[in-house]
Amino acid sequence: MKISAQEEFGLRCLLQLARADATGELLTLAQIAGREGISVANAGKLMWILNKAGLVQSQRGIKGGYHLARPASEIHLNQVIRVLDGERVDSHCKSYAGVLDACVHTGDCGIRPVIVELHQIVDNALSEITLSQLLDTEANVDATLHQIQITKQRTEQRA
Amino acid sequence: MKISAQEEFGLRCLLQLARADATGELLTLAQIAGREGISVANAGKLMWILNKAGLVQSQRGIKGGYHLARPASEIHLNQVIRVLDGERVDSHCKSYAGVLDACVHTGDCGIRPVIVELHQIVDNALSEITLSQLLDTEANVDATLHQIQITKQRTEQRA
DNA sequence: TTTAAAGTTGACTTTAAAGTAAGGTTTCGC
DNA sequence: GCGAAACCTTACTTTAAAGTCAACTTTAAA
Repeated sequence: MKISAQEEFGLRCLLQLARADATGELLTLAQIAGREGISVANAGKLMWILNKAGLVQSQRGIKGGYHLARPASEIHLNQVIRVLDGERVDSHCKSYAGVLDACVHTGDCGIRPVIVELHQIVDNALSEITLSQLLDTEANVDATLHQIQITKQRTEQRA
Repeated sequence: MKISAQEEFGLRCLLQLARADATGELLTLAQIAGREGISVANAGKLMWILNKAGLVQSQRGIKGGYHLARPASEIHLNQVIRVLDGERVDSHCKSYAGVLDACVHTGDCGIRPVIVELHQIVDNALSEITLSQLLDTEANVDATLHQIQITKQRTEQRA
């Protein structure tokens, strides 16, 4: 139940675009990849997925790049995660029918609704968060870290 | 952000034990594996993990088997998932320090708190659910499916 | 005390995800 | 138009997780 590498870096790239969105500038693959510490090829793959899903828009040719398809405040995390996850698999249980009487449909079983419910809980939690909210959180964390740095420096000065 | 095979089948095995807990009987690896449609070796691996984590207890020797270490109502899903997940990785971002000024600690970066927050949201949601609650949900689903079967039969009888 | 049932452990094989690479296509500036 | 910049697409390689196998250890009953 942990976040996958594709989900994490895809989300990071979207946050890059969300920051750039304020100034209206486009970001190229090289810029995105460089800032995230991943290869241009990998960034291209992620952006292709996000583009196909309609979360970002691309401008081809020289002076091209990527930008968000919608305002950051209208992009919810459950949409992002669902897109980057590929096809959502509700259960790993295959051909379970017949083992228990509770199984009434081929490839289905009584426990599967439980798994589905878990995914819905996660989905609901993620649907409450937007990209712009993440940017706010990030800003607060940065301020906190900066404060820690200052406190640390003062402590060292006293010593 | 999907459930892994190990998490799903580990949870399934725990539910088996939770059902057996009512009658006080022990379940052998062969029984658990057979009911879940997985190999005995795989079931043994899962139960070893759960045993090491203190969620189940084993009785060795002839007439042996497994049972829950605590009542099903006291086992929360976040504990189960955390155990079956192995070491929780908060972020896939390695050696990110230096790429952005926001990185103040080795191997840490400004976006990581966002990932941590996501995991906490999931963890909180899972901590609200116990094994016994899942059994209740399952019973309701079974009843619903049974009702559908009856309705279907009546419809067929009319035709 | 012997024996068989049952759990334990580590090595091996398989499989799916992640990342990489290369060529193709589109667009803008000159 | 011509070329360079930038995105698009498919195929390949690498790597980590999952599952399997086989030998070992422990336990309890006869």
